[in-house]
Amino acid sequence: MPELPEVHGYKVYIDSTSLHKKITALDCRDKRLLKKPLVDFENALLGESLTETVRIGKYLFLKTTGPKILIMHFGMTGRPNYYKDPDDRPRFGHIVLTFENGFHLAFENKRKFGWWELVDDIEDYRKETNLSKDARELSLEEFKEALATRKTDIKKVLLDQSVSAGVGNWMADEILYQAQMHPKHKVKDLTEAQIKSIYDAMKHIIETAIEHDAHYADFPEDFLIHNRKEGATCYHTGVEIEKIKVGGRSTYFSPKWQKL
DNA sequence: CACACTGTTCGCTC
DNA sequence: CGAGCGAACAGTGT
Repeated sequence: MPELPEVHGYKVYIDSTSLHKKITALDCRDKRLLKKPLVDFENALLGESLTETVRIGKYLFLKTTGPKILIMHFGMTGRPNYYKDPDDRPRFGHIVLTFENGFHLAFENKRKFGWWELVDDIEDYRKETNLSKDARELSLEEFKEALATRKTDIKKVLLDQSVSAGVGNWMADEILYQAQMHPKHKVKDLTEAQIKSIYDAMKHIIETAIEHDAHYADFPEDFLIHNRKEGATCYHTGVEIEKIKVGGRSTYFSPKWQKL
């Protein structure tokens, strides 16, 4: 379930395996994952190399030696997989790049919610799609500004990629747990201090998660993620974690710790 | 078997 | 134009 810290790891992985190698083949098993015709991807990638990657939230932009920039979005179940033997193509490796050294980069996507796109310019794309700056780089001022026009539940707003790119379902729950904020607290009712505590929690969680390579089991013991399941109890209060729906998503929180 | 899960996107209302 | 809402999307896992 790739959110910001996981996609950060994918970036590091691709940087260390797949840059500066000429692309000799592109195989796509399911064209629904492509936002443009296959031939456009062939024209943009074959004979070129990947040169540099830029991550904004859950979006990974791959610059090439050509004029086009490849975007990978991993959806809910995606990950990259670099391998040598063609027989090792992963079961859900629906798109595969082959490099001149004979290695392959598979775009694994079990549930096919991920996709590839081609664009000319990252900033243009970011503005066209209302994608916020990456949560890791967002300032408190920018975060406040993004919340200023919003009225609905804080959890819903945190999931909006135009607010703070990269926050997903587990991170939103973790942020609100650490900021001791009820997921249904209305954004219009938040005080400055509450906004700051949400912002601080977000930053702390992102950096902690990246430090631990998004390996949840290694996170500090006071993180909700260890108890983000039915029947578990809150680390701080010992009270049972509750599961509710907010904005159609499953939401776990501690009713005693996160008051409305 | 019916449903949960994950993130984005669409279509609609206001 | 933009906020808000709910459904839709795919398909494996339970």
